[in-house]
Amino acid sequence: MSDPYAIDSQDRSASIGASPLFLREDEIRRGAELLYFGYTRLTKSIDEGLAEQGLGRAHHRALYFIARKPDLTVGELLKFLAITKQSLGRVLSELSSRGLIETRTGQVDRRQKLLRLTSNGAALEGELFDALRKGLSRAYTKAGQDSVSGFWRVLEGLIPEEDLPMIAALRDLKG
Amino acid sequence: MSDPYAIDSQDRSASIGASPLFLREDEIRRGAELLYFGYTRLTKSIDEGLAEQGLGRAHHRALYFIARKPDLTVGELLKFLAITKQSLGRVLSELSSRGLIETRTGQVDRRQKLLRLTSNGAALEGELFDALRKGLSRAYTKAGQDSVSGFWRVLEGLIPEEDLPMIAALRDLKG
DNA sequence: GCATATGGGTCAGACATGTTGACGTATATA
DNA sequence: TATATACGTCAACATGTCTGACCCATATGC
Repeated sequence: MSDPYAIDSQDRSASIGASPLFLREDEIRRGAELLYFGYTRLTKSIDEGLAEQGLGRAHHRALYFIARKPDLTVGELLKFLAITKQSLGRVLSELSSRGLIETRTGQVDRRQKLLRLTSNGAALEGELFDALRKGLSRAYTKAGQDSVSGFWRVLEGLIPEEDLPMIAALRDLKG
Repeated sequence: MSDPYAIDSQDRSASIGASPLFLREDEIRRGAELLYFGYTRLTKSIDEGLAEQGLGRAHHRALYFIARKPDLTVGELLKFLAITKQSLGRVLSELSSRGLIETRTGQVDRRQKLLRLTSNGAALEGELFDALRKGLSRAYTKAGQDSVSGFWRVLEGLIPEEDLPMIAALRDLKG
């Protein structure tokens, strides 16, 4: 019934024809707020699963990308996370000492370290991924496939052009 | 040209008919990644503006909601931010000592403190808001109005039902 | 009017995550 | 051989969050 966020097409049309680079403040604030609340609510369930293990969000991000792209190098992971290697170092050594990840020396470039999840690491990542699946599946299902496409398209537009190839690389050679 | 994230309708159709509560892993990971990168990239420009003032993201969130709903009480703000009052207390006292916000005693309930931006505070919030406007306007314009509606709809679905009224309250009585 | 609940503030101590800066070591590459 | 790169590490620090324990002022129910 009265969905507080139902899209009011009359409202929308007010901005059509206006300068597309200076949209109505309401549309901007609505997007900013939904993004903030949507993101925080989605990560909340993951945080709870992590807290059980005494791990934090930083650990999850590392686990996620290593799961996503096995044999990722430390340098590649640094680009995804956009943090300093000192920060990442702490996270990786914690994950390693807990037996969640393992490293091998690169074949082509022996300076590189290739990161992989252990079976325990994969199990934990899988559990945490279930929280993402639950949240996003619910949202996708409620919104419908057309909305999902729009969701992706807008989010892509938020990412600077120069970063898109990096993200696209996650989808190629996937394991 | 070859947009790495172009929506492949063939790919999409693969999930139609499958259990909607157990969507293909790829769709979930794509959403999670775009949400992560989109959110971090959007906030990056704001963080830079804040760093110039020696403020952090926590300060911006407070400024944002006070701008959005003048005469917000401390308790309401706590609900939006979902942090402890000790954490919020530090943020608010910093903003207050810099002359960015001011408080008044509630009329109906004298225990409450009503929060407002000063003119300096409003100026700063406006500057920071410009970064949001730039990022979101660009994304909205590139994606088109239909995509924006889908973007909103999916994000709404990520938010638990019980939190939606709180968010809707931001849009009523706005100022 | 009194007991209790609520809105708000505060002190102390802790933890997670990030930062800069400076080095060190092993391996690639021109 | 000289230089650049990939990775690691020590130290010091900033920020934002938390828990726990209190306190005061004001509303509210009986």
